[in-house]
Amino acid sequence: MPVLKLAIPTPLRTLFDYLPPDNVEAEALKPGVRLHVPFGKRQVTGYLVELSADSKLGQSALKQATALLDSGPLLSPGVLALCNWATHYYQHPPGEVFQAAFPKAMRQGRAHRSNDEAGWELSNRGKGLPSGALARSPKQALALKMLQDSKQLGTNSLKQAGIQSPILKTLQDKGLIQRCEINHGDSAAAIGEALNPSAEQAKVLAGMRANDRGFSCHLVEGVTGSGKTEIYLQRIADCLERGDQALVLIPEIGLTPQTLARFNSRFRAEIAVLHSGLSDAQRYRAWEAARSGSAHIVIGTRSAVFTSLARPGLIVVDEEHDQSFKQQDGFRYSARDVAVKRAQLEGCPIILGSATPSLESLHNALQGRYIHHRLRERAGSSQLPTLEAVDIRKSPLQAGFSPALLQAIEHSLQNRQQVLLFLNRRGYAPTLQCHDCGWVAECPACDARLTLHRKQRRLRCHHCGTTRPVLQRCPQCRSDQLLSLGLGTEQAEEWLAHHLSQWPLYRVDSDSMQGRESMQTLVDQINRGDPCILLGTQMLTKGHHFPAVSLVGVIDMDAMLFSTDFRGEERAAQLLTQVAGRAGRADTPGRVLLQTHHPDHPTLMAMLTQNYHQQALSMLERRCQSALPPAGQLLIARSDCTDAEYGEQFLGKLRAAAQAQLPTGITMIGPLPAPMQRRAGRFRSQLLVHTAERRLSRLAAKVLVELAQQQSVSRGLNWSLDVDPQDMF
DNA sequence: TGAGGCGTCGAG
DNA sequence: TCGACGCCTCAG
Repeated sequence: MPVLKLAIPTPLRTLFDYLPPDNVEAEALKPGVRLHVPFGKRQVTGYLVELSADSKLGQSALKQATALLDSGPLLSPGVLALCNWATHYYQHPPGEVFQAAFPKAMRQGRAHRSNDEAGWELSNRGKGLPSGALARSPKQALALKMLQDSKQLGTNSLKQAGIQSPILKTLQDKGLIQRCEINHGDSAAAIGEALNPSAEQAKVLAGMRANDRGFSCHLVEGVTGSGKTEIYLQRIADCLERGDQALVLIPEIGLTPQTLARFNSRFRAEIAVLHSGLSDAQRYRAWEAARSGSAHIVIGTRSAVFTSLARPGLIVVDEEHDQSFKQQDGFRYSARDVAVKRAQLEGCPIILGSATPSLESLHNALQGRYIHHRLRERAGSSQLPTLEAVDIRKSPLQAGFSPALLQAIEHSLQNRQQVLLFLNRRGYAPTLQCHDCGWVAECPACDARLTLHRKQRRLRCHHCGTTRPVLQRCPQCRSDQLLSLGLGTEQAEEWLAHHLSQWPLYRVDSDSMQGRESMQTLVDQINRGDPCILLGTQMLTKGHHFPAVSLVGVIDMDAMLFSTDFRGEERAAQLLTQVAGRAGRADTPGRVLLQTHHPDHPTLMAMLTQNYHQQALSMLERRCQSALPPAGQLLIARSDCTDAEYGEQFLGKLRAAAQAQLPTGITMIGPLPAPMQRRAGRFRSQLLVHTAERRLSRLAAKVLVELAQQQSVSRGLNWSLDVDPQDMF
């Protein structure tokens, strides 16, 4: 009897062996099917990963699976291979990796249903009926008319027209209509007219089409407004013409409506959307549409990279530099990297697109692993904006605004142009301090200050979510002289609303954009082009087009210049280029003003004098000199514990054990407290592992996980391994 | 991770 | 003596 090796939803890093259930044919047991199995005292859903002739436990020690849930694999071969790869690459428990490939209903072991809808069509007798028949039964006549017009109709669409099931039953009894299954899937996608590509775009497209067979990875580095999307659209059209499906990954939910709108205006095709804002039922339908092949295009955020496709033909990762593609907890995968691996496994092309590519992707392109395409010019007549530093030393500031910036703002508004102001700090003020004794409002659970939110009359921790009412008096000295220090979007908004009250003002941050649709409504309103002020956090910088913006003000450039992370400079350059890219997209040339106390800062100088590509090359050179990613590899073993010392001890022992076992060429640093050591009441430490080669990094990951598992650990401690970490915190 | 077993402790 | 609670172990 074959042994089934299953991934079981548990944090254990192993597959579990089971005997097949009774009365199941051997051919039905294919990798990718789900089974119900007893696990401890529970019944759980397991995923068949592989079959084996025997088990090292011996068959007598194995339990028998209770039931086979699916008649065929629900995972495509590509996704099955991808999950296996990710399990090893990220050293993550297979059960949790495989869960990422299924929607909730499937994880819960519910029966698999196709999206085919129950519906009705005319019977032969019904087809022969003369028009105008059944005049005395208007509802029945309407139903017949509708079915004559569209051949097949779902129960739902009939219901929407006011036709309830008794009417259909009557028609069925008369032998005029019959039940049928509506299959949405087999229709081919219709492709609309492509825009006339620019010379640059045409060259890129030709380069891609020359590599059309099998896997190839294309990095499209195109300045903002250069028409990367048109490249995606034309490549997707090529893919749909072959009858294949395209998977498009975007960094965040907020970009779905605009992406969907552009795709819908180009293609008459079924587009499945997958992101965390959907209900479980909506997600299931989208997943099933992708899996069954009925969806031609699948658009989704990070997690969509694990969606099975019946006919994968192209993967697109838009804004590939965006940090949101890296999952920051649990299964810490990078959807961009997983997507590249997936394309390789599926044997299809992948396009990574960005105006500000990550140094990782740029490095791969320069090394010849990716095909590098560049778009240096903006489509149409629009020009890239000019950048200027505004030295605010000794300059009188009003709510953070210098006279120079204010003057520029008013000038733009008076010329009926829009202004975008960037301030990457939510709330009213980041600090509340007592003027008399110096006391500062701190989060009780984190090493962080509480941010004052004045409208909500609360102090909030942006790291753990703790909130408390605003104090009237200092808890230490009872003084009522409490000062709010520093500047957040709420305060800037208040000041602008008061001093530039004649112009509409929109604040865009996660506090003001609570509803799902509010962002899209706002974007539509802004794109009518009337003069207004847009004030917001980085939410404002992600992918949105604001053609009428001619002035961008970065209120606190210094916050971007000083960062502890080695990627700080890269992030700053990306963010600034993206913010600047919002300006001057149409016929008005853009201007970007950067307020700073450090006009001579080398990073700032580089930003003023070089474009992103030049900056990226010199940053890359420095990374190579210090063997930091992408030139070297990083791993972080993290501990998170109620007891700071216990956590560090754990990592210390892990380090000692690993050092004894690992070859040379692997450097370990730490254990050290994480940059914000205490967060949500838990103390975090980390052990940094640096290697020069991929091979060594994978070996180190494997050894560290094995050793960590061997250590006996008390319940209060959680540990995790972060492969290719994005952040040090 | 979730469930069960076991030891300890306080209340009655 | 019972139940609550914390800690440890195990899962195929």
